Amino acid sequence: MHNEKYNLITILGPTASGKTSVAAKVASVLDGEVISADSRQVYRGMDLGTGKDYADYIVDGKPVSYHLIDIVDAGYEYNVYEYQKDFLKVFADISERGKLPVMCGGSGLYLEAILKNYKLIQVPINEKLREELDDKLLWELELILKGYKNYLHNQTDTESSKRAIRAIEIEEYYLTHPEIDTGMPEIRSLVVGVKFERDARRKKITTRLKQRLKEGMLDEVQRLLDSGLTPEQLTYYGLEYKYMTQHLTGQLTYQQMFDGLNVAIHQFAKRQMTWFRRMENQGTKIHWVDGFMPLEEKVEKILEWYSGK
RNA sequence: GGUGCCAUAGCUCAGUUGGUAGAGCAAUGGACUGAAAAUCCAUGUGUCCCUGGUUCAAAUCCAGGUGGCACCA
Repeated sequence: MHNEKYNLITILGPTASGKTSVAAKVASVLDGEVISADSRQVYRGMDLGTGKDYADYIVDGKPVSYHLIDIVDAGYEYNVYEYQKDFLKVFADISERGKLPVMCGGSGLYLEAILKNYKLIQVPINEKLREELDDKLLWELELILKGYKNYLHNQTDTESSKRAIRAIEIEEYYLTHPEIDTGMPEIRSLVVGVKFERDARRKKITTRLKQRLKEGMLDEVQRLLDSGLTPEQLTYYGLEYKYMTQHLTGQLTYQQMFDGLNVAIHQFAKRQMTWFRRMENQGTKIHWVDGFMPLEEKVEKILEWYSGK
């Protein structure tokens, strides 16, 4: 099932669009393996809250291999740089074994780090520099950051001194290490998006939220708290973990948690769609499939695109 | 049944001595290279409950109606 044109299939979509079962089915048909592109499903023990569903990887009774799920402990702070590194390792491994990698997820930044070849290198902590910058005000740090012109840096780096200092650290490192070779292989991906029109998307999100609460999503968060994670650590993960922690620590009533979380997930899905539209505006061709289409038909269409018909 | 209070944006409510309205939230659009489920920017939304009256002019004052809440019977 080799293909000259593509060495990767990407299945993206907002939360609750059912992209995982599409990816798993495609992988199963094309003798492939799924690489998750989800910034939260990397954490062990965070299952219901991240929408992890292992059953999605059983296709017609047979398991499909998946990667980059459950790779770090809850409490750890994973990031794009690590994701890109981990992805490339898995990508090379799958390709070498003659299988087709299928990337699947909704974290726009992670998807783009792969599809658009972000140049990310390991930058060590520079204690001396940190000391020098320690007593500077945010606007002074911003000024210093603007002085670096050679490389792109994160445009949201000026939100806090901590982040600004890290950004300067990265820029400084780039200056002294001009030859960047991230060892990125050429990625040629067919990009498929799963989407529902807006009202259907919102309805699906609300229904799924109720369902997961019934399945014990709050217990999962309580378990994480009991295992020693602090409320701050859990709040860091956002959405489900943030709102449910606030409920369990008595800051929100159940109803406030439910309503607030429901709205927050809707807003998140909207931001995901904004990111995908942005990718399209910047030249990434996304082949959209309607979420209501039966799975078989979705996969049929994807196979047509993949084989270039 | 009587009396009092209330009725303004999708929701909760502001609205001065009369000059045809504005906050928060929601919603919508956008940005995004080591926290990205994060973070940030921008933008509207109206039979001011109805009918009549006073007035150059009514969300605002008056009368009646309708609906809601409270108290008294």
